[in-house]
Amino acid sequence: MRVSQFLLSTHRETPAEAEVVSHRLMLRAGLIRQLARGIYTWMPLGLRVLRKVERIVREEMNAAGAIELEMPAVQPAELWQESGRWDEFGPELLRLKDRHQRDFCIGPTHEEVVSDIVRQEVKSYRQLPLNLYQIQTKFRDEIRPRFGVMRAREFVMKDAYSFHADPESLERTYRAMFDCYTRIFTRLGLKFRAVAADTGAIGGTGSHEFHVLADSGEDAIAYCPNSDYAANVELAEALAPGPRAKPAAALARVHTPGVKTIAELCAFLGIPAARTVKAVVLEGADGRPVLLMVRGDHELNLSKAAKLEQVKKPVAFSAGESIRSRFGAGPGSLGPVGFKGVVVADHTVAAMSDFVAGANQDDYHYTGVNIGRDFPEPVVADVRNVVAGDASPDGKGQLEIVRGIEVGHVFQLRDKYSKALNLSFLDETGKSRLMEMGCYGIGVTRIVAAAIEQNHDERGIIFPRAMAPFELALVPIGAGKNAQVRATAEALYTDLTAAGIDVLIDDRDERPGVAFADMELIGIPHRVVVGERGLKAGQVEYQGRRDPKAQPVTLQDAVQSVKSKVCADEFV
RNA sequence: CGGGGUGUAGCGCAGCCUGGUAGCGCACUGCGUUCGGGACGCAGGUGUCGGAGGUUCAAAUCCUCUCACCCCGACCA
Repeated sequence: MRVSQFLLSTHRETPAEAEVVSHRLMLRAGLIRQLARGIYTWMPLGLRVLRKVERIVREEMNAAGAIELEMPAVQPAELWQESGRWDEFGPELLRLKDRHQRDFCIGPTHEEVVSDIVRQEVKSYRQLPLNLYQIQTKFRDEIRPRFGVMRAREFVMKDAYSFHADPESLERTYRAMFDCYTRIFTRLGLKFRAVAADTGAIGGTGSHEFHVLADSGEDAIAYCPNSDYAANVELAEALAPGPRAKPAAALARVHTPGVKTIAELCAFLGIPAARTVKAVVLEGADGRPVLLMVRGDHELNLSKAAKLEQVKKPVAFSAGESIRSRFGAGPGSLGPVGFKGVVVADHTVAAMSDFVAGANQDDYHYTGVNIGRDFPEPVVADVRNVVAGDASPDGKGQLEIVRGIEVGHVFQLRDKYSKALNLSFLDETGKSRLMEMGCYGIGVTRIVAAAIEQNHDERGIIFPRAMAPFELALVPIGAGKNAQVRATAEALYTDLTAAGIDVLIDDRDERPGVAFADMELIGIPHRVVVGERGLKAGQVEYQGRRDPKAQPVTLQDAVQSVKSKVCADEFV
């Protein structure tokens, strides 16, 4: 491609609204332009990146035995009413009416449509298993889109759905998809981690998220550096730390005027947060309140708490006023001593002694609180988020926490949708049975932003070769003045292109600084410069995007040598 | 949805308080000089001042309404 024939839309200045680095760079480099809140045009340069990501995803999905189809973005309400999600999905589902006042939605996902296809087309166990996928534009009316295409309302997703006669078959395809995703992110040149994820309301045996590692990621991932254990912090198990020490201090009621938070309590008493216990009151399943205790410096995990049989579903906090009327104290002064209801202690709390907790009276706390002595043994459960330094659940060391951007998710749906949408087939014995189902998503547009978060410097983007809009920038210097420079650059352009390299030649008659700055900003991983100076010595220059300096290459060797460099670092 | 903020040329912004010919930098067009890290000079084009209504002799500026976009929060003790 020639810059003179392309639409390069780079900016020197960053648009004011962009917060994160990938968003800023994508705007400056002219990869995307915003049309409306959370809705973006993919400019020619950005589309090249997107297409390269799609190509790899498609190749690997096909290789893993999935079959591509394309389903409509606009979907009739009837299907969604049938699955129950017309009402469940909430305002994220963009609804509209056609000219006949019939209800439709823009598909945020395609379980309903694909299930409708499969229940019409698949009748026999002989047709199973089946894995169907598409790469398609979705719309989710997010509360707050942000970070450019990282969390956009309209985005491109690869979504796959598999159908099975039995759970074992589902398990096999699930593994195949897990491996497929691993290959995809590896080929894309990304640092990533597969992590065990919460299966949420659907339940089922398996769900993994694939995260691109980046400090700006919205998700926290706990992992063990000594093993392959990794889980979303929401899900990672917080183990019991050890036996409880014997009570040493006497229970004492302390006046703590105005103290509401753990930070205030620690400041007031001059103790570390790890000596305190904070309490949260939830509505209980049997109507009695449930008091959950976690250590002062720990964080309650509501999805874990929701799994307790004592807790009412869906989880509801006791409102501040009802807490006050029932316990005579506001939130911030609650504690286990004398609490009328169910008391649940986190494993860590269960191992604490002589701690500080609320006294169930405003402006008072107890010090020297001990389980068993001062209040009955509580229910012990894992109800907190893990923190760095916690023991890894596989016993192989201490957990560390990194941040990640979720770019893929594999999920065993089991029969949630086959039940709702009556996905049945006839087995070997002629009996009608429900299909097992899995779903597998990749955020294609989000991958581009995530890759930039992970790969950039002060000059701009550094694309991994596999998704770079072009693999090599060819920059002639002074081509307008020097016919030899021009002729050499043109010859190299022809030869390198013929050698299978995706070359962008900067044939504008710009000053060198402009050309270099543009090629670096848009993240082209390799660069060859042709200049009068080098040509006198029969040389051109090669420089990798991450290299500190250019190195000379003789003209005769140029094509071969450059090709080996372009192909060297990553596999595509 | 709650709170805060911003809308003025393609991009970044000033002007608004105190009403009186709409500006600056970058970008863009032409000419010339320049040419290995975002050049310089001269000349030039570019605006429903987000929209509607109101006050006024006069509104980018004051008032009312409205729309769009951005940020923060929305599971906390």
